[in-house]
Amino acid sequence: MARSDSGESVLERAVRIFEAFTPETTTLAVSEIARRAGLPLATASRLVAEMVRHGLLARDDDRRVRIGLRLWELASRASPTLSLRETAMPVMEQLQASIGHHTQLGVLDGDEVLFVERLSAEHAVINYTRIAARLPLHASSSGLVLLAYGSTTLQERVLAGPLPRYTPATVTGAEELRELLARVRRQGFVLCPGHIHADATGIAVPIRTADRQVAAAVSVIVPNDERARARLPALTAAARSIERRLRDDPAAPPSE
Amino acid sequence: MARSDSGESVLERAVRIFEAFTPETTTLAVSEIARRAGLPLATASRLVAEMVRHGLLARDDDRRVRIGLRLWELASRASPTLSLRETAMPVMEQLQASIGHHTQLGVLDGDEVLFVERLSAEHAVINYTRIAARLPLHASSSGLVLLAYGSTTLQERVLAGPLPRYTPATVTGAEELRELLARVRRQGFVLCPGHIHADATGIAVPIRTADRQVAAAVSVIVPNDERARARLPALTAAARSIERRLRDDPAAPPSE
DNA sequence: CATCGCCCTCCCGTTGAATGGGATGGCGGT
DNA sequence: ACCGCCATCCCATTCAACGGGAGGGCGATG
Repeated sequence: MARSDSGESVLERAVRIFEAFTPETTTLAVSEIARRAGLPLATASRLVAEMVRHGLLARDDDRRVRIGLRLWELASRASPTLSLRETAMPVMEQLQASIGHHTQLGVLDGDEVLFVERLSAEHAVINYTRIAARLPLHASSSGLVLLAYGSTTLQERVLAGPLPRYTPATVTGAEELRELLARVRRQGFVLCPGHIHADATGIAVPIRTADRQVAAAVSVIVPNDERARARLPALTAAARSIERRLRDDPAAPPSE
Repeated sequence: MARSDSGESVLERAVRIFEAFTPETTTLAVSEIARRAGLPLATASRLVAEMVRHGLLARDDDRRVRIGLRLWELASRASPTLSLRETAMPVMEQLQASIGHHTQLGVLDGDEVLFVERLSAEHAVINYTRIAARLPLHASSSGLVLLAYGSTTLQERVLAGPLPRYTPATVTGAEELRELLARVRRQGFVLCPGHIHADATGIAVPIRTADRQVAAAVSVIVPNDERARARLPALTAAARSIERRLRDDPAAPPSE
């Protein structure tokens, strides 16, 4: 009567349980969790109980389950990337206020950009979700910056892999992408007119740590018709300002 | 040759691995992790490898390990408390700017206050760490507010348990605490002169969701000599402003 | 007030995923 | 070439985890 299907670690299942939660459904019943994570009810119940014991999940007054703050606490306390986020925040807000469009702070995670901060304009071209969104490296301005300054193994992996098309303007050719990356390194910034959303242009610049490693990218999204390049000085100034704060702060230097 | 000491789930060990990381040591070698988490090297190595596969940990170019952004992503994407944090942030910053002292946003987690936002004054009475710090409920202003409006089972648990003393002013008597909580409910705020740091006074007010549940507490820390009560109007105004934003936002209503 | 439907937890015999001591293979310093 | 340290791999052993089903609670419906 034991494990019928095999090869599933507790950890794997725990992660699947976390993934069952979404911004729309922040609390779930155990049976819901079991359904979404594809687990037998008994297993889900036991695993949830244990996760609650460790603070990874929390229970409501009724028996519904939500994600525990412990998870966030563990992540925030000890991630250099997130202390970078804290350091950059005030500058990001200033930038957003002066530019009046979507302003984002993206870092490399896996083979994608993860946006750790995302300030939205009230009436903007595109409606973005708040934070913790991901985009592919080859089709977003931040992604291209992070890729251009990333390790060669990363570049080769991305160039070799499939390069999905989102709009007619998306760069999907390996050779074309290679040249674009070279240009990014030469210029120190990137302009992406309509690469991922047909009617929006992304502009991104790198943020470097004291040892010249690129740790993150700042980007803004403007409508295609605006003179995108005119935004560049403000963007570069913001990047410099964040870099200055990074050097002053006793924050660790994150590379990846 | 198997399990010599028993009764340790993978989850438990995974959490201990996370806890091995601190703000000071954001990256660790596997052997370090093994030492800190009290695990055999082989076990640590295998577990770390699996956690990396799931994005819970990340590896540097050298082989050192850091906490994966996936953890933060999972937590941020689906926690109502953290979207409350996002909503409250601008107001918190305004409050900090106008008051010029430590300004904090605390929520109930377990039987403690967890500060999800903490804006520090440059030259302040006490030097706080950035975020994700915890304080006991009975000895902090935010804690007292959260406790006063918390469930009776929570209150009984805290009143029954030990009430550690931090300063001569700390409330350590169960009866005394019970009366203080009643006063907090009557007044709608709390003043804590020197309860946890001898030379600082905390002031806290509750933040309520649309259904009148207390979801969080806003607090400021001022030196004892200042007229602490004079800060109250600004604090209340900030709380009201956050409540207004909560009602407007399509954010879930967190209670615990 | 029974009955039904749904949800959750506990029970318990079974078993394979996890374990950990030690061998193996790197890497850097001397 | 040798040593010290680190990390991964190997593999026989075994206990933590498994999951079907029983049992109990809760609310809605007839």
